[in-house]
Amino acid sequence: MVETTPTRSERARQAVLDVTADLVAEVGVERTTIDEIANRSGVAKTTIYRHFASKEVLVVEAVHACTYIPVVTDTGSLRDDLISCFSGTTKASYDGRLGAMMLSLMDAAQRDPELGRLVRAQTDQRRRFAINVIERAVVRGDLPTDVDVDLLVTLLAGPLVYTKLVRRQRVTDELVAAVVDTVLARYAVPATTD
Amino acid sequence: MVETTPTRSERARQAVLDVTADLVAEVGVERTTIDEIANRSGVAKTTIYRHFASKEVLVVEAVHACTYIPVVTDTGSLRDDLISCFSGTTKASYDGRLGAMMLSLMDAAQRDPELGRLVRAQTDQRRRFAINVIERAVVRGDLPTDVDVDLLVTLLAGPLVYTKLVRRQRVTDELVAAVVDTVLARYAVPATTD
DNA sequence: ACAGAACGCTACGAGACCGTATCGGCGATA
DNA sequence: TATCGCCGATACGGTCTCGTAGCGTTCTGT
Repeated sequence: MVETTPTRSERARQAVLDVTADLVAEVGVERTTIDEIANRSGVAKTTIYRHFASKEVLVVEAVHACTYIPVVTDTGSLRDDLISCFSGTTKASYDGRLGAMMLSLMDAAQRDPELGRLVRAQTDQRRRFAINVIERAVVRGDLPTDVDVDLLVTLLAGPLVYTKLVRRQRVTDELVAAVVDTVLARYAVPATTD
Repeated sequence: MVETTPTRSERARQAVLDVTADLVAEVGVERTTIDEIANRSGVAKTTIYRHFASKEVLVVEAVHACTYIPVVTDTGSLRDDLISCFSGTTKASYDGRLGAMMLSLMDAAQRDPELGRLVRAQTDQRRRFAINVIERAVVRGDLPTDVDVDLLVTLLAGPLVYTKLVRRQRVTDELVAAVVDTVLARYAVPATTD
């Protein structure tokens, strides 16, 4: 990576984005105000508006910068790869800032088309990692070729997201393993009949 | 039920609660304003404050009145009872007003203790219906006695809630059946070994 | 060192919202 | 029909927030 020394402008911009993400995580999208961002970041409100056209644009960009990209393993074991994928994504996505802002973000996304696209893109991206793991297993013959991949991902991700967002409980490694094992039990490959 | 003729006061109160629920469903908790409630309901803002101490109290009471109580079946078939339970709860809870307000409600519940209790109570209540169905199956011997009921409910409800709230897709009867069948396949009773 | 760009500070207008005060009118009850 | 309680309409003070203007200061590149 060629890291150029950040200019004054870039430093201010970055500080604003960072504080904005903090605030969204703390108080939600709606209660995040430009004045508070200015106070916390030390960047003058005037300067914030020199960088971002409106509060909405700023929030979208700040959230966009929080995107988490999981490390994907390829051990040859569907179970291990799934556990790795979901436990990594769940932990990184829901324990930190991103986790704290998820509910507020999804709510705001119902009314702000730009945020809607962003949330959908992040959801799709996370699903894609699981889909890749599953498709590799199909190629290996560890899963039947006619498996409903979309449904499978929903069966795996659903209980974890539900536990975190609705029940507000920690997503433990034990839960991830239990979910993966339960779902895989149904999709166990039928002793290669051809 | 002894239905007394509603007084003028009771009619106003009910109109306010109803419009409040509508507004929360439409624009969320944060953007719901007393002025708009007054406009839509035809009840003067002054009168609203004569009935409810603050906006928060009003919202809590309005949401409380939206609680849905599912009709529980007892067919003797675990699969059928689960499908009935979840498809009923999901449809009634997430298709109408209650569904539209869920995200905003859960977000607001993060900061308002009263709303937090309310959301938790509703979640627990819905889970309880599923738990009852499962425990009846255990008594019948359709499920092993050491089954983790809590995990089981999460495995069933999770994918449905996730589909609705995160993916913003309709929860079809096919999905409910697929989820129930997949999860039950794992918990199939081991051919009565004693 | 010196221009020009970028920033910080203060102040401001406009609008939204909360919650209250005041007063006139309608409605149930004797 | 007289009375008392509840409601509706209007107006208001206070607060918060957005987004902008003006102006002096600081940084950056040459």
